[in-house]
Amino acid sequence: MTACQQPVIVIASLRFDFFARPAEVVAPELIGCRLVKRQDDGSLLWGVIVETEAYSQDDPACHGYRRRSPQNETLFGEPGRFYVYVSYGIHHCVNVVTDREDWANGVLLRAAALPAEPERIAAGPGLLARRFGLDRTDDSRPVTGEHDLWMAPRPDTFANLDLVTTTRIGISRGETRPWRWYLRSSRSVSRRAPGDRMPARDQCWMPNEEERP
DNA sequence: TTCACGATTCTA
DNA sequence: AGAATCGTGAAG
Repeated sequence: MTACQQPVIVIASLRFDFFARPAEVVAPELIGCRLVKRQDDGSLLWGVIVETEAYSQDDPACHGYRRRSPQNETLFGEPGRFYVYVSYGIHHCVNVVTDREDWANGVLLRAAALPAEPERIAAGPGLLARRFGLDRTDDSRPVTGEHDLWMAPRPDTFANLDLVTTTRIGISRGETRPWRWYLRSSRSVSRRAPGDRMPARDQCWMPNEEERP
C-alpha cells in the first residue's frame, strides 16, 4: 500500500459532451441508460430507459418550433438539463436538453423499466414522471448533477441491444419522422410499432437490482 | 377574459 | 374507440 494510492474515480453520471449532440443521435444512445434519483430517505430509485423520442426546433412537433416562451425556455438553453413540461394540464413529461444553446432540441423520456416493480409502472411519459416524482420544479435541473437526480451510462451488458426505430406518438405534425426508439425485448414500452408483438413474459428483458448504478 | 388545444391516460 | 381534465397560448 503506497501513500500516493488514489481512490478509483467512478463516472456515475453521463457527462455534458454526451448531450451536446443532436437529439436524434442522443435519443437511441439513451436507451439502456438509467435514470437515478436519491430519495428523501436516502434510498436509490432507478430505472432503465427503454423508450425515447427526439425533437428539434426545425420540426413542427417540437415545442420550440413556433416561439420561445417562459414555458419552453429550458429547451432553448444549454444541453444536459432536464426540460419538464405539463401535458394535458395533468401529466408531466421529462426531457433532456441536447445539442446547443439557442436551438430548441431535446429527447423525451417515454418509458422506463424498474427492478422488482410492475412492468408498466413507467410505461409512458406521464407515468415515468409520476413514478420518479418529477414535475415543473425539476425543470432546468442539470442531468449531470450526481446529487439527487442524474442519468447513469449504459452498462456493458447492453453491448448489442435490439432497438426498434419508428414514428413518434401522439403528435399531429411531423408525424413521419422516424424519431422514436425503443428496446424490443422490453414489455415496458408505451406503445409498440405495428406488427411488433409484445415479447412473452418469460423471454422479455427486465433490470435486476444487482445492476444498481 | 375567453376559447381551443394537446409530446396522455384510463376505461369500455 | 372515447372521455376526462386543466395548464397554456392566442385571440378578442
